[in-house]
Amino acid sequence: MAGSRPKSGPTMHDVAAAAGVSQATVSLVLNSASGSRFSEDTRKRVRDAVNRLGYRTNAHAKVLREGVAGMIGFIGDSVATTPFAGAIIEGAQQRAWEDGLLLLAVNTGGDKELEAASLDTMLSYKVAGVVYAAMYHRRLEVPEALEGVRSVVLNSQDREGRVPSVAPDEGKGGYAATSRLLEAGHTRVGMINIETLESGLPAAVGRYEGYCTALEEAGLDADPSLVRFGQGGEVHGYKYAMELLTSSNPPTAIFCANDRGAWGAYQAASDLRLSIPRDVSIVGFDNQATLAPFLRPGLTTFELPFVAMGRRAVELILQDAEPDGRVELMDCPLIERNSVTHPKEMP
Amino acid sequence: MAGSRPKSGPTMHDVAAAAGVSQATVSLVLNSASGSRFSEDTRKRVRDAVNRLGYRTNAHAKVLREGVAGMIGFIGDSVATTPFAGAIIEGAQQRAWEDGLLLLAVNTGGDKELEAASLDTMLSYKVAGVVYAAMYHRRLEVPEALEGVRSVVLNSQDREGRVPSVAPDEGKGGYAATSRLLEAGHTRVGMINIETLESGLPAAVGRYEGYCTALEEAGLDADPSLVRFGQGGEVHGYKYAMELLTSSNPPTAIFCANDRGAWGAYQAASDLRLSIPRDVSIVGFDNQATLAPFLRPGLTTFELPFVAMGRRAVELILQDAEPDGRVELMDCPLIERNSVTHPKEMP
DNA sequence: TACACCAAGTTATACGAATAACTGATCGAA
DNA sequence: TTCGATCAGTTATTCGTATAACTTGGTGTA
Repeated sequence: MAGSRPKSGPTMHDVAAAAGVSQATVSLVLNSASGSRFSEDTRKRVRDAVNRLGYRTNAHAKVLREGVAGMIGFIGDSVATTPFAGAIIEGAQQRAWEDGLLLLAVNTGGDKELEAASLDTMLSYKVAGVVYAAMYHRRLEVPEALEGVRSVVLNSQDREGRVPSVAPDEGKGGYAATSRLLEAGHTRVGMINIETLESGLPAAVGRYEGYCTALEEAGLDADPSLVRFGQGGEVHGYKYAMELLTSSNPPTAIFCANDRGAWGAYQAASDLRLSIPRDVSIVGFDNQATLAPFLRPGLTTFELPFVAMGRRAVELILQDAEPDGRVELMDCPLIERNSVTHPKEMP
Repeated sequence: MAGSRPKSGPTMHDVAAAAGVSQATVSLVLNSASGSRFSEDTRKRVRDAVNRLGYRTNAHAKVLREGVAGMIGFIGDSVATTPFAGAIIEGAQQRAWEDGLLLLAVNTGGDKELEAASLDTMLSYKVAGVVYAAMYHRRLEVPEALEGVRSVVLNSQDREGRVPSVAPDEGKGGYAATSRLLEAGHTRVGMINIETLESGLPAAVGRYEGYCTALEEAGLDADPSLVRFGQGGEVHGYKYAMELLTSSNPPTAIFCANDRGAWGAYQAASDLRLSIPRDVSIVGFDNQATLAPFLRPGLTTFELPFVAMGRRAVELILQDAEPDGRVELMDCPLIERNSVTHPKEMP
């Protein structure tokens, strides 16, 4: 149902009149900080009137007096659309609501003009801060208008290092993924990456570095013939896995830097009549909700901590301390399923 | 970077002082409706001062005077989280922004208390209306506070029929899906549904009714042995497809009421060494972004019009006419891929 | 008896922008 | 010359809330 257009509801003055007191009394009673100095009788009359009239405070009047609104701006390039990262907005909203704040959300789809315009509107609403979220982990330039506003870059890093950022710890993730395979007893561990190192993509670079570090710590030489760089997606995952598994000295385990690549590897293994994990162990990355749990066998992978990152970003906005422009990296937890076991030669 | 806390920026008075005019002049020049009556010189001085000071209008003051805010409330049970329907929020936001409005968004996760509280906060911000979105198509009860507010139920229907609703046209979708198979020449068309009819789930009931209507119009008797009701998901899809395809008189085509069920059917076909679409044609429903395009062969399916529905819901809120409590059903477009062809016996 | 002090309120004002109503000055026409 | 119209602005008020500062009547106490 819809009400007639500008029926803006009862105000404090209406409540005051109904309760037979002044508007100030109503205000003081409701924001009961110092409301205790009124008689029980008066307080009751005020509260009754509030209920009877269905009074609801006008947030705009309040903000006008107090300067800051109970809202946080959320700008995402595509974050609500990608199946992937809807969780990021969920985490942000959860945390915001714990402090009674709402999210003023916009998806720009990468449109810089829309971005600037909506940021402008947000600022004119005096948001308490702005979360600037990216669909995937990269280094980006923040809009100029963010300077001088409390803001946090989410799932990416400010190229200039001026705005604090929250992002997944790709290095640690790659390290943990590789370690999981090494601990299972594998010594020939391949990697299928999602991008070249030249791309500078933190996800690709970080996960690869973690892979190398883990091998190194285990006293193994990184064998370049076991590593493939290219594009994400199951088509390339298939192609690279085929190459690796049909080589003269194939790996017994593969770390795929994303789940879709892992899916391609599953198809390759299937075509080669190799069983996962008996013949090849696979570890993925991303824990893609619509994919990883449904593969047979379930894919052991690492989760991008979207909810936690969303929460943390809002937390940085809410905290009193002046933030520095540091990047905060968050752990990617292991999601254990059934795609990893010992190599065949092992007991 | 973050500014010191309550630095609320320059006001119109500051601009007026800087330009050597009165506050009213600034207001009139900026909202240039009747601003033309000022001299070019004055207008230039005002605009220069605005730029120099970085003035941005205070939206709250504006709303306070004008009564309605440039925001639309968006309440979803899980809509931003489900990979499925993030598009719904995208469509709503797109349409809202075309009128310069922002979305005040909350995901309740089904928590009625959070729902009530956030709705309350939204109303205190004088939103122009509220979109109440559900994760899946069902009949639901809207919160009481929505009465007397301009509101629309999205991707579901108000059980009481008082709030206007926007939902996918399941019946038409089921009809079109079945027709697609009939037109290809199939006469034994099976269906794997996502729920029992007793569930009353509009998606299950509607798609089944569409299936029946299409058969009827084609002069075919609905053969109950070709239909399975149960739960969605690939596990049940697999099981039911197995049953259908190994029966004495198997269907040559199956309409799976969702894509995950279709995935299960793919696996069953694969296990039975049946080729899709040569041996069995499959039509899905939902066009699940992370699944349908990646199946081999690509799954021919129907798209839930999330973006269009989101847009339409906001449009209903923005329109001047008093809305009736009608349900508006929107078409599910066919997404043609490669899982349908003629039955074997045909030329 | 005079004074301080408290309880239980009220009055007045500010927040920032929009706008109706007003003021002076200038110009044209009767 | 005088009235009217037009131009180029200004003044004053309003929206709804929060709060500092004030009022008023009653108590306690020295």
